[in-house]
Amino acid sequence: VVVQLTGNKRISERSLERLSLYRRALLLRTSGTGDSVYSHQIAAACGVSAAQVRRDLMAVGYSGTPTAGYDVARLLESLSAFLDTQDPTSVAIVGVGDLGRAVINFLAHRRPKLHLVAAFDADPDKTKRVVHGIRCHAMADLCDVITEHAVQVAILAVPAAAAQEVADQVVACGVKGILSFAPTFLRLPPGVVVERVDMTVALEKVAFLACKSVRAKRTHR
Amino acid sequence: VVVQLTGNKRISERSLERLSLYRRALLLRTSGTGDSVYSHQIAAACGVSAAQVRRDLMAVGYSGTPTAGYDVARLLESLSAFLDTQDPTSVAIVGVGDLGRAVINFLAHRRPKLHLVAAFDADPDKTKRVVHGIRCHAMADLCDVITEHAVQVAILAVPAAAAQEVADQVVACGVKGILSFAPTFLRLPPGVVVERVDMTVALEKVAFLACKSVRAKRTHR
DNA sequence: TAGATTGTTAATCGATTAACAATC
DNA sequence: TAGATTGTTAATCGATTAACAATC
Repeated sequence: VVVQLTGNKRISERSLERLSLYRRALLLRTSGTGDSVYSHQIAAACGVSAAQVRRDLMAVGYSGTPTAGYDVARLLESLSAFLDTQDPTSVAIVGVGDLGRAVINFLAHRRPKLHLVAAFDADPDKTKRVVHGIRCHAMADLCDVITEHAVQVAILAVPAAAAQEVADQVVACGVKGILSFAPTFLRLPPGVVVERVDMTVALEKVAFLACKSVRAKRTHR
Repeated sequence: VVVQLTGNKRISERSLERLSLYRRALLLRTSGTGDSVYSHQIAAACGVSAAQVRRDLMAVGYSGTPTAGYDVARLLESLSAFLDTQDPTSVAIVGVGDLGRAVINFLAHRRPKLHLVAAFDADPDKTKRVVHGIRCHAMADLCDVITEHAVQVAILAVPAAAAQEVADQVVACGVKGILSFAPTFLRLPPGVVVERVDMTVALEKVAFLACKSVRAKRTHR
């Protein structure tokens, strides 16, 4: 749950996600030059407490000033310096079905340091085509393309039945991180980071909270 | 972070998500009759500790037996009795783009107590059509259809720019829970449960952990 | 100066882990 | 019985909150 960084610094995975959220919220702001923002403004936008925002922001190394708050532009710089890797990270996606296309549309040409460089699909009809500017390759070319572009992170948008096999393949090609949308549990060697996005779990959670909310209350917030 | 249930019982949102995961893992098992499972088996599948599985399962009210472990069938029953609502919950989805179709395909005819009953889209070309067995309606019919089917949970698969407006609409029609894929922050009245699925944040997290893993280590697990 | 926000510390709170007696 | 797993309690640990001095 806790990630150890260099220099004996630590950060929780939760804080990490919140920092991404803060950046997203700041980017959504239509800010002019010299614009500044207060912790409670970020807090309101992201649904957390102001104290937590301040505490999280302390980790990134940019200090605000009392009364004036945080300079938006400089805070964004610091957030990016913290969150982004030094060199651009290459990302590939496997599976160009409905979900795959949605993800490609979502990510194509988005973050400067996160490059979606290639897509793969087993269906011959989909290969050799370009989806939202991303070229779709055949599975046979997986390792070549991944190696060529030095892909470090792979997104799995394949059926559950194929997920484990694809995961094994991309890891064998040198991928260090996997974002999986497949409703399965992947078994991977240590050192490979796996993050699951499980919409069924998310939906069940909403349904539970919404339907039991008549007799249930959140104690916090 | 903590949900108060009836009878002075409490459960954390984290535990709730894990219970969904456990059920998912059990359903994926190809189990015979009278099959049983140990806490450490569930733990290994879901990537948590065995002690935590036991602690979580205690909340659902079904006890295992030493040596024999948990009876899969009865555990699944208890999990469903806990997680599912008494009456089937009706779910609607707004937005039938790539993402919307992927979600529909994911959820159609899946959980017995979670019924995806309708889809909506602003594009006239998409309305009046049937996607994976789900009828797509025009936005003008939103309230009528939601009221007719007593929809309690809405899934938002619309562009960020439209998310807030759509959210306001479905809430006005009586929806109590929202699962949003839109990269925006929704402002909704208290009492409405909102869950965001943010693939950008998830991807940034994976990229961060994967790329810094050379000099970073997770302290737990 | 007064007011508001900041970084920081102390206090609280909850969640996870570890240990263990009970049970099949 | 011996072995293994269970439910439960105690101990640890981390995260969140509350409070406050410092600062513009």
